[in-house]
Amino acid sequence: MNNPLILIVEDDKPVRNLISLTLESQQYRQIAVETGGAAILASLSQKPDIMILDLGLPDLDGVEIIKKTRTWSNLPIIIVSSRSDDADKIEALDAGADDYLTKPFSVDELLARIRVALRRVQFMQEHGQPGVSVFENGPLKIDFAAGCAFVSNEEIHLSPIEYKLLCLLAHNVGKVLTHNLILKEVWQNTLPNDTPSLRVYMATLRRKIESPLGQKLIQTHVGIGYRMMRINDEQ
Amino acid sequence: MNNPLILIVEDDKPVRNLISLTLESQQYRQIAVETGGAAILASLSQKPDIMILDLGLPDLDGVEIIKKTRTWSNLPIIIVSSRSDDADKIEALDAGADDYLTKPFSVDELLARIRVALRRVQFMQEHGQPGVSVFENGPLKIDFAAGCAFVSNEEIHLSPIEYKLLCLLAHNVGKVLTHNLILKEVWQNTLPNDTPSLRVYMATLRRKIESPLGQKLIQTHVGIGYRMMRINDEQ
DNA sequence: CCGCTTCCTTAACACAACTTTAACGCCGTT
DNA sequence: AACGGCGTTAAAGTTGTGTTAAGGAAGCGG
Repeated sequence: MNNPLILIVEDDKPVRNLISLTLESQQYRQIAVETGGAAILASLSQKPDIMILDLGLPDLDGVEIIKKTRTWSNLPIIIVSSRSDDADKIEALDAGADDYLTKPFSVDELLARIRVALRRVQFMQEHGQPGVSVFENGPLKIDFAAGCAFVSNEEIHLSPIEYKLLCLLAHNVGKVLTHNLILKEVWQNTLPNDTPSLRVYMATLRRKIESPLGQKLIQTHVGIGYRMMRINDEQ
Repeated sequence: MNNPLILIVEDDKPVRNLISLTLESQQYRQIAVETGGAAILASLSQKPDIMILDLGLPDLDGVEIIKKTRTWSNLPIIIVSSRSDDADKIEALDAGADDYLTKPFSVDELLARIRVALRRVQFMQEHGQPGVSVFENGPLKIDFAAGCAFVSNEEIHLSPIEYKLLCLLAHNVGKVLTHNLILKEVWQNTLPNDTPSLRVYMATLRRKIESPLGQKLIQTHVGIGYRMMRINDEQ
């Protein structure tokens, strides 16, 4: 999971800023809202990985937000509240919250508890539904997570550059990519006009992914660049 | 899940009794042990649903128990400790604990947090993903709980680093792991670009787990990293 | 306290893989 | 017919990897 997205629900500005800055220091992406209504909207539309929720909001009761959210998702919810009564904690936790911190809290502890929640999210993602990040186009298959490619379910061996090139084409199926764009993306350096290399890599790539079939996958646009065509394999 | 089993690890008798009575009142089944060693044994043999762990044990450091347990299972661990320092909390949570309560704690809060953990266990059980503690891939077998590995049912001796490396690869069968990732996971330290060591370990690992067979298990991706391939041994 | 073993690191070197460069034939266009 | 862009092949050059062996650190038992 790259750069988790965290939803902060807190109406008290100083606290919100504190949390916000804390998250920022860890490079987490974030959304901050002040009301329960906005929290529900944001959690629906932005699909955050974690919600940090203050119980004392102006419009909605915090526990209601938890319950409502739980009707459609298992989004980890960390409560941050000024109420330290057992009864409040228990109510929130039983409503579906995952953790409960009492103000004033240590930002380092908050971060640690966020990491606990993230660990769980990540575990679920990895072991939940496998293969979200696979690309398929006709007989070609790329498993980005695993970092390898298949043709007709046979694994094919690709060098680093070949693999990067293939990924770039796959990520832009149907689009023509100019020579310059490809060179910039695959060979990080921008300066040397290394078109010759590109040509030989195209040749080897084509040999590896097209030869087992008669089918042509990569189209060349003279003077412009290349393009991977989308193949509809039903029928 | 009927009647969850909870493992209590606590050497202070009054506290242990308090927890024990609390759990009893909820009809939870329980095991109580006083030492870290006993905790590990019990968690292996009895397969509890939750562990409640005191950090200040006589024989083993609590954090070590967490780390050890985490090498083979995702058993929810709730820490109960008299230490209230941020540093202690963070260390335990980052080591793999799921929650942290500071003594003196409210029994009602403990129960609520147990319910949170149980909710998660139940969810996991319902949605597949059992916490398997033995890995098999072709002729290779790893018993994470016992901490040893077998090839064709012959036990093989591995050094600590070799074992960690093997586990890391096994936990990500089919995926390419970059050099950096491996170095970060196996050699905790991040700084020295210790690729040479990694190479010699790969060599010895391969010699130990591949040589008894003609089969190649670990694939190298030049410039990227390594990958353990899944072997389908039916047929 | 010493010697042993085991483990980890480092260095060296041969070898394999990867990348680039060069050369040449093909095809379309002018 | 000549030119330029492209595909293809082969070879040279560069980088990364496998492997071995030696040196040093840490743990163990006597």
